[in-house]
Amino acid sequence: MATIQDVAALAGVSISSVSNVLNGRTEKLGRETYRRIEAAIRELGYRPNLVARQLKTGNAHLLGVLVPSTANPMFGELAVHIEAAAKEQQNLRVLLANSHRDREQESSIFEELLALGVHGVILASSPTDESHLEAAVERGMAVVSYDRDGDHASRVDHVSPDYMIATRMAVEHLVGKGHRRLTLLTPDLKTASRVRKREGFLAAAHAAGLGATANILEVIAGAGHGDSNLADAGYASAARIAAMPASRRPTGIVTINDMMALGLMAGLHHAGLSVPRDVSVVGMDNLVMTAYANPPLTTVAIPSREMASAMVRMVAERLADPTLAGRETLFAPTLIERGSVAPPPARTSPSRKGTA
Amino acid sequence: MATIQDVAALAGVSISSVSNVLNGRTEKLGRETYRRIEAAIRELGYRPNLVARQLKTGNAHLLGVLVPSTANPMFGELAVHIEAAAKEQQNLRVLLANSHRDREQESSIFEELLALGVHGVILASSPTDESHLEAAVERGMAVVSYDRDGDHASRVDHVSPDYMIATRMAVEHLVGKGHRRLTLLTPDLKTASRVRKREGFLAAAHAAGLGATANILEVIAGAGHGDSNLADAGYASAARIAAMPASRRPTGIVTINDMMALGLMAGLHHAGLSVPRDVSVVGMDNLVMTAYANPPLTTVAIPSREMASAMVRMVAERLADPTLAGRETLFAPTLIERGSVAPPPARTSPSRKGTA
DNA sequence: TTGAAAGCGCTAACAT
DNA sequence: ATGTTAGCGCTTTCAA
Repeated sequence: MATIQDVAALAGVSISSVSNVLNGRTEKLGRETYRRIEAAIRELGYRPNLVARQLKTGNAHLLGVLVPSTANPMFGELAVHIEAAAKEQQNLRVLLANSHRDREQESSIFEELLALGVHGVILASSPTDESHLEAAVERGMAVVSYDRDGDHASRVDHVSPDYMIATRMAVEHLVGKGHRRLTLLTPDLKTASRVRKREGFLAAAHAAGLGATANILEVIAGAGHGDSNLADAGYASAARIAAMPASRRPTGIVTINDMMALGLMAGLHHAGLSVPRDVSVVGMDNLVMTAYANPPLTTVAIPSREMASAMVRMVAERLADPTLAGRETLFAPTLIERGSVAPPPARTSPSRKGTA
Repeated sequence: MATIQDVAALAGVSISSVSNVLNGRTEKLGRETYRRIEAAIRELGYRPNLVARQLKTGNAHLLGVLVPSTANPMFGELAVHIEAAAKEQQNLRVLLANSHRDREQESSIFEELLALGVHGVILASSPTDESHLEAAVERGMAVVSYDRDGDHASRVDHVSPDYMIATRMAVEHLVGKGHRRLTLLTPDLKTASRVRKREGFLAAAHAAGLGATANILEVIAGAGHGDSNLADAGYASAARIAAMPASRRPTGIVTINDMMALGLMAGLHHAGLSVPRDVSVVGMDNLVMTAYANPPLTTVAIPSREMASAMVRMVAERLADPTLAGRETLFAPTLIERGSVAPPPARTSPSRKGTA
């Protein structure tokens, strides 16, 4: 690889003149000098060594991106959007790491990013506790956190879909179709976003006048590979639901995300229950393949491209001014009506038999 | 951030002694000196600046990973496995870029990796032509290419599922169930892997004595965002298939990947055709969610974890010895039988009506 | 308008 | 066993 020295030698000038053209300080250069340097650069196919530049200036050319796992298509998509925004807005490349929702790993990745001089990071959903972030911020990191809200007054920005609204939309949609017995299906492992989804679900159910007929079904899932366990967990929970007496079984189920909804639908089908005839299902995330599920999944879409773009911008702003107070930005979700929701089955319980 | 100087000062030694402990040259150190340095490092929370180290040694701490798009869960999963292997085997982090199957982008990413001093790259499926790789190799990159085979004698390694076998497995499975009219559904945009899948399909069909009853249906798809267009293309192709007279319609369809299969199944369903009663479908990749499709998709699984591990190892080997000749490694796929394949429908065409 | 030189944090050859 | 020093490729201040 050619160095700035080689260019200077070939052009017959000093390296500082070359540096000047590299950094666009053209006003300080003679026309002829400029031309010669340009020519030399082209001839050698020279590209400045970004590592040397970073050592000197302290500015990394990388944006750190931490997601639970790109094997979860939701984060795979988010990663694509972040990469595009980072490139377009800041000409930054992405250093991607999968945390598998593990605090230890998260912390050690932060350490490493610091050692690499990467100061800007987008962090998607770690467990609820955020204290390890504070430490990173203290050490100079600009972090914006996805999928959580900042209860603590901190110097990290929070960007998230408005999950209170998201679950409310799901509940209202179901209630609008006539459902009264609702449940929210969620993994046992709590994350900030899942907590918010619970709150939204409960609040909306309450507002709709549903009390004991709206509940939460927590299913063990742990933090497995790429959240694929979430589909498993959804599938497994179907047996429990099918085992309930029909008169007490929920007729409408909201899941915390599409992977779970897909698993749930398969499990329900396996258990002999039809979606949406016997049970209606609403997912969340609007994964590409949910449009092709059978039945097509009604779900709540998240504006992930817009959020990615906003997060990249916020990282840049915070990098420019680390004293910025933590900001909170919620993005509005959208209900996507497809085929997994129908009115609840007509009551055919024995108690009503004679009244007809 | 503390520097090696700070550590040396605090420990009251020279920086080279500190450097020696950092690099494990403990034999050159006095016990007491070593202890003091260790203590200083801990006290300061010192971590060596990897950028400075790289500038000095030339060894990057990053592995470049280029995929079409992590929005395609296949590559999202592959990326996870690569990251894990890179960390475990070489203690390398991953610089991830999405090429969107665009040569221009691929080339410019290579340029940038070079400028960042990243010499090891895993490249997943670019278009068939590979000439831009040669240029990168010439400039010192160690690249291993996924999903293609190296027709050219080059200095890049090739790792791929054996697609000839993969499509053959699919064909034989279908033939074994009694199918005679088969088609392979593939996008118009050709990639090395898709070419291989065609060959395998055709060869297996021929070997099974199928001639004109096995054909290839090419559907326009382009190179859209995250291959989500592949599901669309699969969906769209269903209409064409449904429009065929039943006596000429394929009873068994192999798709080049699961996204297409999922789209196809949805489209078939929409067109009033049942899978697997009217049409059987075999996908490829074994995406997590295919197990939860309705019906569950029979597909050909690819050992992506093993391949990821092999690729990381090969990059390291090639980095160590750039003169290595290009190697070719094919991995055996596995057929996963699920619910999307059944015997073909019994013939009920008018011509046979009277023969019963 | 151009060039010389210091220095970013580290490694390693060399000297002591 | 420990320290001194050159230098990786670049940016930038300062002098000419």
